[in-house]
Amino acid sequence: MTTKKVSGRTGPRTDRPKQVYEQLRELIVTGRLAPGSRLVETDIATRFAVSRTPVRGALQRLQQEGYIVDSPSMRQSRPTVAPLTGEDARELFDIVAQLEALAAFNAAELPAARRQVLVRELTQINTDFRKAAQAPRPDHNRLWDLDERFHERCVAVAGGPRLQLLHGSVKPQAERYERLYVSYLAGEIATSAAEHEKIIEAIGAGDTGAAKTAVERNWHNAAERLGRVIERVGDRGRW
Amino acid sequence: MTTKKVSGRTGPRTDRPKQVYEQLRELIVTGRLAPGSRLVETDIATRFAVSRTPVRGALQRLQQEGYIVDSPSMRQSRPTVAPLTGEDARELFDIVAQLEALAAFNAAELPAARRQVLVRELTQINTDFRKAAQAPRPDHNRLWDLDERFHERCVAVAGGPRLQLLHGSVKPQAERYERLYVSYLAGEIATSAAEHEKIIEAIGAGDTGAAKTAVERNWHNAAERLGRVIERVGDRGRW
DNA sequence: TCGGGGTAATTTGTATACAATTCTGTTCTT
DNA sequence: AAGAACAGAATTGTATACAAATTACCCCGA
Repeated sequence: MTTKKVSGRTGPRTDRPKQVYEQLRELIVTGRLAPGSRLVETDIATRFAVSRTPVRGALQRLQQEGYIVDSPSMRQSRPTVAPLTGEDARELFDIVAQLEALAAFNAAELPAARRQVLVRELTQINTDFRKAAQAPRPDHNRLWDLDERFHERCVAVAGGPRLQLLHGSVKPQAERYERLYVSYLAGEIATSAAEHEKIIEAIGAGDTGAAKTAVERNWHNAAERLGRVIERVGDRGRW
Repeated sequence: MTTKKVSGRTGPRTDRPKQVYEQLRELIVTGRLAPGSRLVETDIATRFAVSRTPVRGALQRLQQEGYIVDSPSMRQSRPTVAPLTGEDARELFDIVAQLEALAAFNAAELPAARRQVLVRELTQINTDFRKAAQAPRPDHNRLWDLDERFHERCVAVAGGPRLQLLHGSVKPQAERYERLYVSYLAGEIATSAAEHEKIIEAIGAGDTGAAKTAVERNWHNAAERLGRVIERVGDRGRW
């Protein structure tokens, strides 16, 4: 497998590990890299036309964040794309719930002026969310995107650097499940929008406890809905 | 800086990045690598008698977990040991609180038999904790260790793989603060022990909500205590 | 046909060479 | 004397060579 490149050609310094990371993550989240797939450093390296060094960095990060596991199942202790299971989904959602609940708590503690700005933003997003859901043939991508934005805002406004970092690395993994099953969940959008309104209300009122529990409930319900769907459809990445 | 080693000497396959990671983390947590210190790959490499490759892996992990930051302050955008500030301490403690609260919630949901085992373990630890605190000259290391064990057990017993991973990477960072200020906090051990008892009680009774809030309160109070001390003593790593 | 054992091919870990970049200190100009 | 500009040193990013380990394959014997 000898490439024809001139030896030693070191390109410009655009953060390559990050690029590789993002592209691989995209492939995993969208499912084009199926759960259970083996990830081979040299293959990825040639595919992206870089050496193994930046690939290694990307893989390490993906592994630390949980997209990749050292398959402990049978043979093959090599890195593989993490499987999707109902159990994992519930744990993941619970964790995201806790992180965003903390953000909501902090949001409700903000000075009133900034709270009002946030409330207006969230209201706008949630209105769009409702409208998009009532369309004759709802656009799933758009629905997911609006829901994402709703939760994202809280963390961005009220979270410190650590919380944002953590949320940024955990939340996209929930996306793996959400994207897979969003088509099944379309019917329950109204419920979700109502839950969002409760959150907005609590933040607007500065009621920290209520904001926290409202977010927790929203995610917990989502986990329940998703869990039911997964059980009906069957796990992916197990066989 | 040419080492005298024979070129290409590739030693046995003991997980070297992990070893380097652990040793560096230890140095940071104990403060022997002061906040703000620059970390130079080649220096570390020669210090541990390995090449830059495993060092690079260790540094990347440390950075992702938050022990190291790309100092954006003035000059020097290179990786430095993360500073210790009151604000960061509060955010960190809040996050740990949320994670352990989730673990406690799950613990309270376990079947009664396993719950009882856990309750017995925790009671034992907390008793030792109280005893150690009442000694004439309390051993701070031992106190910290027992508190650590208490929280550790819940997560180990009731946490799924994701929660354990996350907790394992976040919690040790709180240790940086705890170790620094444990001597100032010795007086409030009794309060902490009482809070632990509340947690044990709730888990024993299977009261999920109470378990959750009890853990949250324990950590929140700890953050408060610590915050006050930091304000009194002054931040470290800022100047 | 099935299983064991050994060899070849794959793949990852480590070291190292080199390139690109950043940092430091000095000199030159005004 | 202050600041700009440059030369050299230091440091990180990337590629690559080689070694160790793992996996795959094939052949042989029961």
